[in-house]
Amino acid sequence: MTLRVYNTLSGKKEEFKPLSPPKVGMYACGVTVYDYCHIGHARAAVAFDVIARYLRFAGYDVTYVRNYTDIDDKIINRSNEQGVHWKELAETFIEAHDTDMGALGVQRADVEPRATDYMAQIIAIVKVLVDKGFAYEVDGDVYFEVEKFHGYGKLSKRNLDDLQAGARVDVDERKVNPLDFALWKSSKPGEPEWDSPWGKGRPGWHIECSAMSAEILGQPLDIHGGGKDLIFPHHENEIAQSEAAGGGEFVRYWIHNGFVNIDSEKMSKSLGNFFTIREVLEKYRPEVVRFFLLSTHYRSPLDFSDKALTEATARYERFMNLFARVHRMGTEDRDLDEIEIKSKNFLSQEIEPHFREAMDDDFNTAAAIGHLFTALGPLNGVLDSADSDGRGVAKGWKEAVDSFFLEIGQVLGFFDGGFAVGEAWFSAGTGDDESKIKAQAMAEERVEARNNKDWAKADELRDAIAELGYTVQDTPQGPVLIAKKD
RNA sequence: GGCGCCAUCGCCAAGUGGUAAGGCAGAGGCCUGCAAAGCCUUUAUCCCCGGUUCGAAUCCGGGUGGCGCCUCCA
Repeated sequence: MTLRVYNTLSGKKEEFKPLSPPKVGMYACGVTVYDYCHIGHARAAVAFDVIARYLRFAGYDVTYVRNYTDIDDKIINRSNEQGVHWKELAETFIEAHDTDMGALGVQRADVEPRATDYMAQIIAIVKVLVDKGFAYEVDGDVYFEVEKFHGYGKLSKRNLDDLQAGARVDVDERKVNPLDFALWKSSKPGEPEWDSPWGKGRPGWHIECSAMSAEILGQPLDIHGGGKDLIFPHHENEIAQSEAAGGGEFVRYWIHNGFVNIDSEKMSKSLGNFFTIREVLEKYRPEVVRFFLLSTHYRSPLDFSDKALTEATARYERFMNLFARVHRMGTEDRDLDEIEIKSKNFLSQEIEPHFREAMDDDFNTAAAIGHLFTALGPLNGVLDSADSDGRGVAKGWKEAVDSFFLEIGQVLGFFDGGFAVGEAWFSAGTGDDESKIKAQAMAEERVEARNNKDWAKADELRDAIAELGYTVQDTPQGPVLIAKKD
C-alpha cells in the first residue's frame, strides 16, 4: 500500500516519496499569537497532528516543526491597545494556544520555533536576497521584487498579470511592482526593533517561515502545510524567497486544509463569526470536538454548528458505549469461541486494512472513521452473546480488541486510556459529590426492589435517581449510572 | 473583473471509469418487568443539459447554485 498525498502545487494526488526516507521533514504554519485560537485554528492543528501521527505510524521518522509568529503588526497593535508589552502578550497567547490544542489531543511538534528567536537567520536570508538582486531597499524597508522570480504564482496558479488585474492593494509608489512584498520593515518610534544592515526594524511576515524551516529542516522540505488561506500570498511568497535565496526546490509536497465554516461562510476574525476553542469546550467535550473535526476530509469545508456537534457527540458515544461494555465485562481464561474469532478476524482482516487504505488515500480520516463504525455490530454482538449466556468474554478477545483500538487511537488521537475511558465518559461531569453517592445507594436499593419484583418501587427509585442527574442502566453486570445530558 | 474549489439519501458524509461506505434522524422487529444500551431489518442512481466511452456520481463542454483566494487570516 502506498501513501498518496494531494499536492497543492500539482493539483493532484501524488505518491508520497520523501527526499531521504525514512526521514520526513514537515513544517506547518502555526498561529500569530495575539488572541485566543478559534475552531479554524483547531482544525488546522488537528489535521497536521493526524498527518504527523499517521506518517509515524506508517514507519516514517518525522521531524515536525510548527512555528509561532510572535512579532507582527497585529501583535503590536494589540499590545498597544491593552498596554501590555508585546512580548508578554505573545507569551500569554502561546501558552493559551498550547493549553487549548493540548486539550484537543494535539501532540506537541518536535520543534516549535518563535520568529523572534531566529532574527539572525532572517536577516541573513534577506541579505542574500538583496545581494542576489531579488530584493531592494527603500527607506529602511526591504522588498522582494516579484518580477525577478520566474515562477511567481505557481502555487496559487496565477500569473502576475492576473494578480495585478485583481489587486485591491493600495499602491505604494516606492515599490517596483505593487505585488512586491516586505521582507524587512523599518520600525517606527516605540515599536519593537532589531538591528539590521538596513537600520532598525522587524521582519516581514513571510520571511520567518523561510528562515526557520531552512535552519531547522534544511531545503527542500518534504511537507509544508497550513490553511488554504495561506496559499496566497503567504506560501507563494515563501516559495519565491526560499527558491530565490537557496537556489533549489523549496517544498516537495504542499498540503492545505479547508476552512471551518459558519452557515457555509468562512470562520474568520474579520467576519467576526468565530468561536474560540475555549468557548466551544465549555459546551462540548474535547474528544467530541476532535472527532467532529476529523469526520470530514481535511481539504473539504466543514460547517460548524450545534447540530453538527450534537451529532458528533452521538457518534462518538457509540464507541464510548462499546468501551464501557467491554470494560465492565468479565473475562474468562479460555479459547475464543466462534463469534469471538470471527469478530477478531474481522478487525484484523477487514477493518484494519480498510482503515489503512483510507488513511493512505490522502489521510482520509472521514472514510477511516466510517470503517470503524462497521466494527461496532460484530463487537457488540459478542458482548450481547456473552450477556445472554451469563458469562464473560475470552481474555484473548478482549486483548485483541484492546490492541486494535489502541493502535487506531494512536493515529487518530482518541481512546487514550483503553476501555476504562468508556466508563469514565458516562460518569464524568457530575463529579464524585454526594449526589452521586446518593444515586449509587438508591441504585443498590433498586436492585433489591427488582429482585423482589417490586416494579413500582424500582420505577420510583429510577425517577429519584433521574432527579439527581443520572440515567440508570440495568446490565447483567449490575446497574450503571450514566450522567444525564441536559 | 481574474484565478480556483464544491454540488451524493430528511441531515452529515465517503466514493476520480465498472453498476452508490458509514453515521445521525425516522420506521419495523429482537432483547428488557418497563427502560437505557445493544443487535437485526429498512430508505438514493448521485443539481440540470449535452458529449466521450462497451460502461460515468466519477472524464470533457455548457448552464444553475454555493463557497474561497486576489487585503490580515488556519
